Amino acid sequence: MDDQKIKNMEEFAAVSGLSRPTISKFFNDPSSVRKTTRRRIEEALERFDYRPNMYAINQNRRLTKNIGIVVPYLADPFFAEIARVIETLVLEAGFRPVLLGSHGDPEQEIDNLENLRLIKPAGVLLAPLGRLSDADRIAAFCEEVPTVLFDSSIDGVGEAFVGLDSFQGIGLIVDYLCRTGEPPAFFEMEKPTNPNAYKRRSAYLAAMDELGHTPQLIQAPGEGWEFEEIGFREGSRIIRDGNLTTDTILCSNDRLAIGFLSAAYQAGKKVGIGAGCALRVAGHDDHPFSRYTCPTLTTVAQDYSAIATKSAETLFGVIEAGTRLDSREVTFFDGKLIMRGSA
Amino acid sequence: MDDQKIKNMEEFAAVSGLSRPTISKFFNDPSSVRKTTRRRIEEALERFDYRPNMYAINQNRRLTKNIGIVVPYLADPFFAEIARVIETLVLEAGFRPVLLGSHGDPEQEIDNLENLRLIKPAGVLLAPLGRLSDADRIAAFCEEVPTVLFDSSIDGVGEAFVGLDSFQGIGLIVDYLCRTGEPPAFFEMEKPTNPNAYKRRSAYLAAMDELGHTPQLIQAPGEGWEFEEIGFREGSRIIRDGNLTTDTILCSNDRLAIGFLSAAYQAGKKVGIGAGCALRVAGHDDHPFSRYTCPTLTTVAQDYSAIATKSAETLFGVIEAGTRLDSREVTFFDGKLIMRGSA
DNA sequence: AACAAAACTTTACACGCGTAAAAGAAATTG
DNA sequence: CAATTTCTTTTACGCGTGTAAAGTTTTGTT
Repeated sequence: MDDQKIKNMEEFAAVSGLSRPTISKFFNDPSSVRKTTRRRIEEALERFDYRPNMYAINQNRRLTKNIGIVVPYLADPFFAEIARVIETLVLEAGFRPVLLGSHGDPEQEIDNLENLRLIKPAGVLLAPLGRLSDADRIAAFCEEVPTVLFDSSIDGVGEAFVGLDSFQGIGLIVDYLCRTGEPPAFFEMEKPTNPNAYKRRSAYLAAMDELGHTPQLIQAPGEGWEFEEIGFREGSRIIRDGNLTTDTILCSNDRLAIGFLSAAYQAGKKVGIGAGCALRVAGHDDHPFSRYTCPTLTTVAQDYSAIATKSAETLFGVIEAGTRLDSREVTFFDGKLIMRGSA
Repeated sequence: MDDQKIKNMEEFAAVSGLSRPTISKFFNDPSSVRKTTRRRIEEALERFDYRPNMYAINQNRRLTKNIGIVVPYLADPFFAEIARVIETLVLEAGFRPVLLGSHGDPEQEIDNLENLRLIKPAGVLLAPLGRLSDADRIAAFCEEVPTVLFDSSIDGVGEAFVGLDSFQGIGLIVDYLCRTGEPPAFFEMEKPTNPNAYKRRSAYLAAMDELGHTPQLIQAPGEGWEFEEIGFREGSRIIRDGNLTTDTILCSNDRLAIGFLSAAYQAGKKVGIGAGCALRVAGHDDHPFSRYTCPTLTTVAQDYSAIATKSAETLFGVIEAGTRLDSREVTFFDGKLIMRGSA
């Protein structure tokens, strides 16, 4: 590697013995130049350390190769994991992923979108905060930038939505719990941030109804994203008060369940299916940690990879077509029952 | 808000009745224009939706207002959390945070730095992968871009390093464990990815030596970032084989401990300090989940906020000074003993 | 009111690359 | 080998902003 510093494409064209427009063509699509030319450029690239100035490139393009990925909360391993998978797919497709977390804050979510607008992304993959989201402004953003929503939907917003079929997933686990023991009560947040939570509640009610059982809702007060804390606090209270009519708790998501399990443990209530167990607890999502809880958590698995792949490919399709979709495309994936120790 | 689309600064200057250079000055520093002028611009900003083109802005600047934040693994809540804190600080200081995770992959880490170089960041906050990192290339990057390392150090690389004092922290917990029960064995990975792990091992050996106890190392085979899995697998093996000479296990980090706790639970060994407990387990880091494990995990807390603040402010200092530090600045923070149920 | 200082306007050039048009060179074809 | 096609070069302009220099207006001070 020569030490000579290459300042710009002009200089790089000079040292590789070609003209600047040819170099430009090469960087936009290496296969668009003659094979021999391509080799000459690649050889020069090995000798000299040059990469086109990203700002100059994108100044002229109407849109860039950037793809925004926005999730509600990066410190939640569930979103961190799905973001990781999406990021990989975006890279493989030759785009530049730009990952942003909203920290559970609707203003931050809008800021993220505003900041994305500044870098003129080719498209955006957005998991909205949910109930708290500023739906109008998100909708306005989606008018400007092709956007695919995932995990949590906003009616009519975005080119497409990819998520989980709550009715199927909750149905599955309610059915399982009823077959193997007492019908479950449903443990959730009083004011869930996530619209999926509402769907899950409805799904629970419907499933119980269908099986001829009386539903029981346990609604924990509390705001924010400290789900484990809320699950723990309310779980402790429930166990202490002891006015449950069932020994089986289905939690709206795994993080609540993790908090609940902790509460049960501290209260000395054994959770599980064997003899001597006082409670059964199940969750929903197959959170990365749910296989290490005590006991391990029975839950409904979201297929991270399927959701990520479908979202990303839908977006790539829209970007390549260069036109918006005729109608909003909605995809629901089935959840999978993961039987572990807790129920 | 008028609907008229503002294309560029020229047009915005026109509608606000000022010249373009004045507008440019305003966007670079609102306080650099007369108060009345500033108000005029701000009023215009409320009427028209204009924001300068980021690519055009940065094309001329030798460096931008971007600050890169690179962590080894975003799906690890520990790093997600510290990244979140740093991100907030960077924003408050008027910079644009660019968050990148290396997915535990040294190539990805280098890619991240390469990509950062393209956006000419004012500085970078980097938590290296550790043992696997391509130290030479990271060093080369740090020559070009002011970089502050945190969490895990690379000798002589970067303007500064901010981390935890392993000897103090491990000393603290070893001391506590020895005072309150049997001296601990040290549970770690055979080939840790993180150099902190080596320091922690040395610190353990030193602390045990000082207290006149015989150290015992338990080294789990396994690679990668699935620490819980490794902790679980090796923990199960240890418990099954039963050739421990102590009932107390100090884990090199909380994630290993989480796996170990799960193994103990499944083996029917009660962990804790009370009567009827077969094992004591302690960790290190105060991982966000360690307060919800069963039992809750006794550990050494890293002061996330202190590490984040010190790293960020050191970097801001270097950026503002415009010159590199005379000598590499190294800061270690003390860990804090967090006594919970497990030991 | 006079004056200096501060702020603004005008003008002009720079940044690094995309891209179009026309002309020239090289590769491919029959 | 000539004709044709494909690729490359030359030339030139545009993108939206930073920024410097020189001239003009406004502001604040005495």
